[in-house]
Amino acid sequence: MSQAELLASNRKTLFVEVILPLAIAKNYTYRVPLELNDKVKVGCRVIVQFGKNKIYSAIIVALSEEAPLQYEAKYILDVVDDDPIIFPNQIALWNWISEYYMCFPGDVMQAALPAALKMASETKIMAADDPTLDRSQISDKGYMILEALDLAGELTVNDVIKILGQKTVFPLLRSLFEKGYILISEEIKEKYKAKTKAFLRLASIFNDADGKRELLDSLNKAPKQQDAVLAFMQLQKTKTDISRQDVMEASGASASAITALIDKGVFDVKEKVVSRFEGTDVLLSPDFTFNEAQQTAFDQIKFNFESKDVVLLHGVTASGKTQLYIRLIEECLATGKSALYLLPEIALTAQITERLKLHFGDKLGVYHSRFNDNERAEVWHRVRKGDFQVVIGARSSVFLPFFDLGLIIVDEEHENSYKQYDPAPRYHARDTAIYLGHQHQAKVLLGSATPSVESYYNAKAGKYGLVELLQRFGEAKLPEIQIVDIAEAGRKEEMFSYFSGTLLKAIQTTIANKEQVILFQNRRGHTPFLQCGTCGYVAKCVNCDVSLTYHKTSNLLHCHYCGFSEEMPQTCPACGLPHMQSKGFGTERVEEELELLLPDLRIGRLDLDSTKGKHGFDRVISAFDNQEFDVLIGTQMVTKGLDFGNVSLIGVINADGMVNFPDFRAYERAFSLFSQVSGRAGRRQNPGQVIIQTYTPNHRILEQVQQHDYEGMFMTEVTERKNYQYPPFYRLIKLDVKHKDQDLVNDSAIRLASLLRQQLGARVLGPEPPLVSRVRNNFIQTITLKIERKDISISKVKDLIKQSILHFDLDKKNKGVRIQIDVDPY
DNA sequence: AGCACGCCGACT
DNA sequence: GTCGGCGTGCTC
Repeated sequence: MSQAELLASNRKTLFVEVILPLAIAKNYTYRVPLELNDKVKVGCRVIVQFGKNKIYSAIIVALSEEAPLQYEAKYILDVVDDDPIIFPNQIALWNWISEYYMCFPGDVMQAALPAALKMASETKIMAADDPTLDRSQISDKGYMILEALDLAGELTVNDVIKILGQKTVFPLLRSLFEKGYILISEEIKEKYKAKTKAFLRLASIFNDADGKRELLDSLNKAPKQQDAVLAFMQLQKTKTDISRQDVMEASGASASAITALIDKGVFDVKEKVVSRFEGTDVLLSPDFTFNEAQQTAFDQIKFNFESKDVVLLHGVTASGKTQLYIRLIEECLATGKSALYLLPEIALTAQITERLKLHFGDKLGVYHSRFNDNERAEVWHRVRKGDFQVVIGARSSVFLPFFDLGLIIVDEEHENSYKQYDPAPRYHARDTAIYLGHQHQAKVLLGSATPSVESYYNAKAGKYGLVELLQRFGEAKLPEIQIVDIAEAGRKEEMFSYFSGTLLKAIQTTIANKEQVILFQNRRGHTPFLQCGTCGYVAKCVNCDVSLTYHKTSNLLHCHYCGFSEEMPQTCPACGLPHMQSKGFGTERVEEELELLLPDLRIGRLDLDSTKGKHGFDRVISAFDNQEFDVLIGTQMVTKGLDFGNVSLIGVINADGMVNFPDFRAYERAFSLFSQVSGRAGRRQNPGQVIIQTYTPNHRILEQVQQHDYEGMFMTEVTERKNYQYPPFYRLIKLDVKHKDQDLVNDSAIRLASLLRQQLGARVLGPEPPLVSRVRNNFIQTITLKIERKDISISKVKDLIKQSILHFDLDKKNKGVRIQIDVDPY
């Protein structure tokens, strides 16, 4: 652009359409002050005022020269970024998600941006120091605020809410402001802080030999300082940048000794921005070679990629899938493109990241929820700059600002934790990754030992390429799976607490061989419910329609839905008799019973409760890996792609809960869970042994698990799903209707269902109460839509749903009833 | 999501 | 009669 054109364009008034980080249906348009004209770009953050008091950082999604006609646009207050923080591709991805999953763009923005990049306004309140003002006129509450201000200097709105113990404080603050007692300012804070480190330099007068000698002499009476200076001089020989911390470590001098030297002018300090991910100089690992099966699979994957964008790799556990991934990523990087490796959150252990670090060194970025906000923001920036060409991450890494992806790997593709359930956007990371791959024209590889029925179906139908790797790596054989009938064992008096004689004996033999055991019980806590033996009363949560689980560690009853907890009742609250009995058992109880039976065992537990904290999970894993205990008892967590060389026995304490779960996916899930957990047994030469305890030993799914018959499971599932109109033949959309008033929910849900039926007929099922029909004091009714893949377009269906909800909201009888939409709810 | 405006009960 | 509680409806 020429200078003249630039000036001309600068004089035009621009308008920007922005996404606000809120659950609002629309985007909003703001006016750009002329002086910011050349700073506004699509993808940059801007500061805007929204409503009367609130200030947000929003993202520009479009520029325009047309003034809106219906309203007068407010000015944007500032532009945060010089360069776009997100790319146009990502805006398209956000739009796709908000349309496909029927949520607001602001919901997607909330999920996509690391918290540190979402700035929030903080309203600060300060006292107006005008001594002439008479305070005797103000209300008690106003007076309390002024007194607090005298003490603290400034307060936030939250502080005021706390001080007054009430939520509505704005009218009061407003009147105080109007009367001139206080000042109110909105401060917007960038939460992301680059990490800095203090680096030291010797003041220039001490740079020659004489200066150095004089300096050391002068410090004769301060030996610690002298040590520090000596250490510094020593470090200078090998390093150019010497941090304050380096000197402290090398000399043993305290922080105050260094500070004294700085004050004396011996050292100059310079703060430099450093990475939170210190470039640990990793030695790249020696090259590995594929075995024959791997090489064939590798060639097939590449062959399939020539004609297909998505390939499903069906590879049994321990078949060496990770090595295939590594080689594929290497080839992708060689073409100058970057790669994304997705894993379910809990599979992202130190084990797997270390392994990738070995190959990709500091080109590898890691992104998951156990990182803090600053770390996540830093990964974001470094992906955007292209520092990280390989990213390994959980669900939300599909939102990172990639600009040239060549390959996306979705490992453990069947995992349901790829689907986000609770806050919107209720997106599926595998499906989002396929869209993302499409945007970048990248290849997508789905990997699993037990692929989801829909992915396998897509592969069989030719939509995806299919590569099978059904041979375990090296000598390893598939484990032998034994089904134990607990009822029969009981009759023969071979049950010891929850353990059959078979399992108990196997544990003892395994330990005697100095090998390890994993026991799987898919319930955490100690006792899942507590029932009165006389009147049948069950201890339930006061907020939710679920039984309370007793946890031994806290000695309390806990609700796993809302977090409510209470003391264990000694007598039945209903009939008053002391007959409360424990029913069922969780991981804690299994641990306790096993301790009683085999007191010499060293037992560890892996569940949500034992892995709290940033490194909790990795700590338990590595302790087990280092053979600090013999037996690991855990929930599904133990199934997630962990590699333990020394485990040769897996026990499933009770398979029935998984198999009999009332859900169309129950069998598929049970098959994959038992297969995955079995896969933990016997790597290397030892084939390993799996014992599954059950009351229904002849159940079809257990037989298929036993035979390692994925294909058989798939075929029976496909027939069932076709007959009963489930995915992959039909799409599901679930609508949850929620309210605190049970009758209102029931009536409203019926009204909504009938509105939907007018448009969609028999595709609408329900309403019916879900398994847990009350959570956090809200009653729930569920309406399910089954939509065929021909005859009607899915976007048409979504439009009709939106229209029906619009109608629903207009009906005053439905006031306050909330509707939550979940597309593909699995 | 906030926050304002507006309508009803308990207190000066 | 007002203060302050909570319930609807905009916000560029």
